[in-house]
Amino acid sequence: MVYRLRYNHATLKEHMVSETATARAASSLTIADIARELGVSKTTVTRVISGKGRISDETRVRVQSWIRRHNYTPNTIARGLASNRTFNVAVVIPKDADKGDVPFFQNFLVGISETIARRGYDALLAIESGDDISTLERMVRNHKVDGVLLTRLIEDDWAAQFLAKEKVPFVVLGTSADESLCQVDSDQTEGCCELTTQVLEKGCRRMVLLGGDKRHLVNRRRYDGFEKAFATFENGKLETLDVLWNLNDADAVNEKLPEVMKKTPQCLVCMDDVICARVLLYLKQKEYQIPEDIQIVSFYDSSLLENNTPPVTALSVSASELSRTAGNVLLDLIEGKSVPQQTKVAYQIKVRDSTC
Amino acid sequence: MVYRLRYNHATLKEHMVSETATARAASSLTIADIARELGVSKTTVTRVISGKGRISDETRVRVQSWIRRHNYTPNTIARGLASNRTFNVAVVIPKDADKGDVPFFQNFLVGISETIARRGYDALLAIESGDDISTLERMVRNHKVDGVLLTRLIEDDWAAQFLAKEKVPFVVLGTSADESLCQVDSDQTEGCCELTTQVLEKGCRRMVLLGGDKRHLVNRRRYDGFEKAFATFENGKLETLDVLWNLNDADAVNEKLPEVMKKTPQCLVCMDDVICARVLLYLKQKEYQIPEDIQIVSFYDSSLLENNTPPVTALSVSASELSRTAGNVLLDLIEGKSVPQQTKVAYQIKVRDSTC
DNA sequence: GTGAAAGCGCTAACAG
DNA sequence: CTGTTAGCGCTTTCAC
Repeated sequence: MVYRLRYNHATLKEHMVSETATARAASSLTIADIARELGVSKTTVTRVISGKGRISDETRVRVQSWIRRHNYTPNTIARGLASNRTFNVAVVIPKDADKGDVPFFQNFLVGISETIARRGYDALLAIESGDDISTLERMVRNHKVDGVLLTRLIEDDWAAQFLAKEKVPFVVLGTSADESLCQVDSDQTEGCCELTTQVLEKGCRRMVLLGGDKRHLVNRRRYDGFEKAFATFENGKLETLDVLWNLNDADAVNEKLPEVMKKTPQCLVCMDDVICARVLLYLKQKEYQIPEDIQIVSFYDSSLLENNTPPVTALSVSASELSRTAGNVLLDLIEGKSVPQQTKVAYQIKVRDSTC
Repeated sequence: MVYRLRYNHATLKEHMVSETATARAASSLTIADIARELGVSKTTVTRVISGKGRISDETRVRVQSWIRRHNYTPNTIARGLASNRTFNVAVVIPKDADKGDVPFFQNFLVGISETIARRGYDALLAIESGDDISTLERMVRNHKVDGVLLTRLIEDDWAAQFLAKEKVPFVVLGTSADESLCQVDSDQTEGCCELTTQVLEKGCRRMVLLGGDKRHLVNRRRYDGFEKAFATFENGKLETLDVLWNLNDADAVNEKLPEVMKKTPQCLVCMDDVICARVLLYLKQKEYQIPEDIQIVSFYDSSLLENNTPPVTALSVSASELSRTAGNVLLDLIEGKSVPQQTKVAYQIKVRDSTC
């Protein structure tokens, strides 16, 4: 009784259009209705709606006012079928976000949602874990999206490969080794250089860089920034105390850190929040006082560091700004505008209590 | 050159179908292709895909195997246009979630996304703030969703009214005063009764209930549960020490709590996490020790309480279970199955260190 | 059991 | 500047 909506609509429609001159739900008015009522053709109506093509001011106003009065809204589905678009984008986020990243994703979703809404698009959520990209695959195969935004904080090569193969426009968040991808990120090298320089200027000289997987481009970029700071500061007289790579788990941190601390560094520089969290744990266990005994900064921010006691000075990138930029780049790409291969968004240095 | 995709497809298609016998991208195969290749009609193909109608086993197998080999997937948009469905649901979440609720929404989104994916639907994100429901309105008016899930943790009467008017199926999370809405929630009264009873059984007698806005049905339900526990425990010999309402802001808490504490309660029972967080703050300022000086429990859990020192005993409802249930109820509603007006999901009592 | 045909609501040649 | 026409890919009568 209820589910054959279409027929109900058809029945209702005649009454609606003729009986009520003013606005109402109107969820099933069509351009045919408008055309008939106004004695013009459907094409004309389409033209005023899309704004393309030439029409007389008079006709345009007549149609527009009818539309407004009757509260007509186009049927996206039909529009999509005819023009092969959906006005949807998929937003892929990891299922098992690190604890510190949850607020990031929350802000990210808000930002992306607003940005694309402003341009008439909506976001379909694809939450994927690991190498399972079944939701995304279904969305793409079913023609439900015009493009995809990968929040590559997971290993998403599968997704990227798949999308490339299917020729679906997509942009990735972050710094990926694959130069051919359209990426949005902050300038890691510059940011890290600036943060490091700032620490140097405060008088800190004996610094150790604690790094993750060397194969990740983003880590190499961060390393570059760190070295660049030393290379340019006071004409490159200073040297870094030490650089450690591959601190990929708690064991690695616990094993390596004692040696590091023997060198009496003044500041530990962590490549990301996860490493930093582990380092903080170690320091707490050994009862080091931050920042009195040792200062600490991170090249990647997250709520983990923000809410630590003491809060950790970090290089930060705003989720909202990132999402705004990424959203616009993606839509430009979808709409065939030319977009830069790499878009940089501003970074911020959050000076907190872990440094003097 | 690029944007007239349709023609490219048409050109490509012939090659694809005839030249390659095995699977490939196939993003633009249609039932017409299948029908032509197999020498049957489009209707027949539709029948085997939808499973409706009678077809010979032979034909069915033939079609199915072709589909599998060629990796065909139906075009949801076209399906939608023809059958007036989108296989999308809108998930409305508040823009400015309380800090403690962010992890809840994260889990909620994961759950809802999985649940509906299993049934072939996707989730469109509508992030709304306050009384601005423009994204939702656009989605509905543009026929982009078949139904809506309201995570009513905000004042969403606007949304509910709008959806009712537009006759869009929707379910709300939580306990709403409007009995006509389809709601999913835990049994507040029972849960609160059980938690209260548990505290009584531990030997706590002098309890104060600290409540929020009395006009909210959910608060009245919680009150009922609290009173019910006292009424049934040891034949109702005990009485509650005190019940406070309308602790809607920090000022109210700071003003009322001193009197409350003079009555030397053994346990403070907070109606929700926000009130509880304020109470905790007050107690910390006054240097009360929890649970030594005063025990504390909450009728609503959140990460605020879970991560407090000490963690607070609370009545909890799992975001994943809630979302799973809500998702299925919504899809049942959409698909015309009969659903209960109110669906209850299990609650859990999380005993933590704020009680003995 | 199967097929032909008529749409769903909109877009976009092409012709006036 | 406007209308005619032919689809987009799928569903659904209705007839065989």
